[in-house]
Amino acid sequence: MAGPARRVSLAQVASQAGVTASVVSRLLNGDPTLHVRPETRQRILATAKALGYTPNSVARALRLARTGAIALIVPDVTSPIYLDMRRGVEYATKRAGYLALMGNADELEVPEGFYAKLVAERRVDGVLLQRTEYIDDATFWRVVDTDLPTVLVNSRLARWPRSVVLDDEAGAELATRHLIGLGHTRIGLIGGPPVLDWTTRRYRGFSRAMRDAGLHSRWVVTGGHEADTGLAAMQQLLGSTPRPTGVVVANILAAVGALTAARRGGLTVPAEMSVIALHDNWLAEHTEPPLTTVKLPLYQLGARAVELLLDCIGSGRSHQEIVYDPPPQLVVRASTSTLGAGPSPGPG
Amino acid sequence: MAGPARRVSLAQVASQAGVTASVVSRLLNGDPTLHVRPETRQRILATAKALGYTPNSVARALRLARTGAIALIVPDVTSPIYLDMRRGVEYATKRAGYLALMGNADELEVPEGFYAKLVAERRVDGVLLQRTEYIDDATFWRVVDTDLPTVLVNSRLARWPRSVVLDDEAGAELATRHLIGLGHTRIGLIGGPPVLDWTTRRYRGFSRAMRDAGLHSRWVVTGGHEADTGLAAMQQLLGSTPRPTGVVVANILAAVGALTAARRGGLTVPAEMSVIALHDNWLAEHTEPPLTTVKLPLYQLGARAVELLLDCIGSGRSHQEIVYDPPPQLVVRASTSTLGAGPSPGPG
DNA sequence: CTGAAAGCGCTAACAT
DNA sequence: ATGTTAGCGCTTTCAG
Repeated sequence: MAGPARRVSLAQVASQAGVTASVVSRLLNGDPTLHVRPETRQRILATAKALGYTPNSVARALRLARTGAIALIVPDVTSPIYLDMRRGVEYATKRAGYLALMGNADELEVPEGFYAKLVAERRVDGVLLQRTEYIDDATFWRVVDTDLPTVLVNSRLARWPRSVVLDDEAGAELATRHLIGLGHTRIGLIGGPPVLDWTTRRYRGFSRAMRDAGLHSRWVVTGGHEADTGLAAMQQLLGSTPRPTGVVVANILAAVGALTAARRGGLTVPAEMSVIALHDNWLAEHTEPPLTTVKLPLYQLGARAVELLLDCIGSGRSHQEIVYDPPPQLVVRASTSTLGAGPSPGPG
Repeated sequence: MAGPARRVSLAQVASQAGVTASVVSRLLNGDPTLHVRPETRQRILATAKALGYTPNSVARALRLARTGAIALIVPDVTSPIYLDMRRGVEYATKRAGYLALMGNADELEVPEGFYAKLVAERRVDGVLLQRTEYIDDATFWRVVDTDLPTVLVNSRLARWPRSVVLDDEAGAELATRHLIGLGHTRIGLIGGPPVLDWTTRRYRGFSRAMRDAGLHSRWVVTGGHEADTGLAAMQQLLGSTPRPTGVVVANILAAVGALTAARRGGLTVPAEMSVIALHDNWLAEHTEPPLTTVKLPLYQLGARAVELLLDCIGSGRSHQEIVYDPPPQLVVRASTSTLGAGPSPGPG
């Protein structure tokens, strides 16, 4: 219990089984060119099991020059938004026999930070990285290790060879059409920070729906990944005259803040102000009123990103990809309705 | 950009500087028994810098038989509750030159799961582990690697030598006294799962406050770490007659669910039902009404746990510790009041 | 069918 | 004041 573990090595298994480490290694790794007598095979497997042998990943990593681990770096790991994405990543890494480490992108530029240590010490074979608004393109290029296979998730960067993103445009369009269908004409958008690429895509989806309906896209303000940003953004919208009667919020946490702002401003949601958010999770059930959302395939995004990364680690291939499947899905709860009415029973 | 990185080794630095790897290693690691001419020292440092040398952590780990990393395993990494604890852990690990990996405790018993792979492959030198309600004592002993230094955080286990917990009793007592001070006499507790040790401690704090006030501790039900559990628990309380007029919730996410239940039950918080939660975070500002909470020193818990673990890795020492500092702190928002009144302006 | 040997990059004891 | 050497545990040619 105390002190470092006494672990069993390949050599011990080998000597116990009366063979050499070489055979055991090749057997356990399923070397197809290896031919052993069935009895020896059994003996080796039995003793390996009996001794509880597990390969030492460190020695393995040194020899193979690969660690068998990748990292997932997102703006804030404790954000409920990343629950589904993390699940997708874990599923795909597990399937490939890899290990996924998680960390925060908030200190990408700090030399002692998680990301920097991880890549400098080569503790992973590759990285899934979601950009934050706090680091501009130039800083990003300077700070990110371009020698390590890196797939941008849910974000892109000009001239970056590998990325996988959501169909943000379709998601924002669906959300906007929901409000339009309910009869709203003054519709606002709490979008993302200008430096992020999904901001543009979601804006495009929003404004396409608006244009198609012959509506004007004013009431567009900037939000972010946290509730506070949505609160401030909504306050800004409430200050405009005339103010919108419905708002599309690009991120569910920002939407939580937007609801708070509406409440503080004395507005009833949805009777006086409809709110619909992109991304769906358990939190949406517990807001007041429960949030109508558009669910995007974050699980699939995570899983696909891992596949791209592992493919890249293996072959060096580049990819740009959008996850279209499953398509954005409307989840109607109680934060949207026609003006003056209670919660809508379904999409308009 | 494509393919694995071409990295510079100690040997390359050495030959470039006209010395051997041994000297470079000892110099860079600050070996006090090493004596080098100032000029050689400068030359070595200069070439190391010029070549951009970073030690290969894998080779280092193999040689030293320590990885320089620890793991933090909590019930759900994406839970906002762990934000502060994670910060504390990161601060302390960074300070010690260690790296902290984060993972979920939900699949502790799955052989291909994060925890199992991590410890079986010895990718970390030690583990900070928070128990979940889903694994009983026997399973825990079977599943957890007792050869690896492991500190239980925010949880304990009979005969487990190392743990650090919060002053749960004082926290629950403070919360309960707040409601008592507001004049409530029928006070409920949404506690934790029976298998977890903090459940007992928080119950003790609750019942002590109740006893001191001459009140009876009925209305005690079981909640958990998620909003859903708090929702179900509150529904249970609402079904009892007479029902409580105030509830202490042992976990802020459960409290979010409890608020939802009250709302669905048609009750106004706090006029008809006061709610106070243990743990404080950004979410409390955004519930309706904003949650009154008791803030516990989760940051300090995380930091202290790391110190204990590193001490244990170094020396094998055992510890049981409670983090008393800073003491539980009442954060009054709007979910508590005297019966029939609006939000209370301060503690009673 | 199986063994011997080299080497991944690093450190630490021991030589010089 | 610096060099030599051995070895951490594993994989992988190359020999037998």
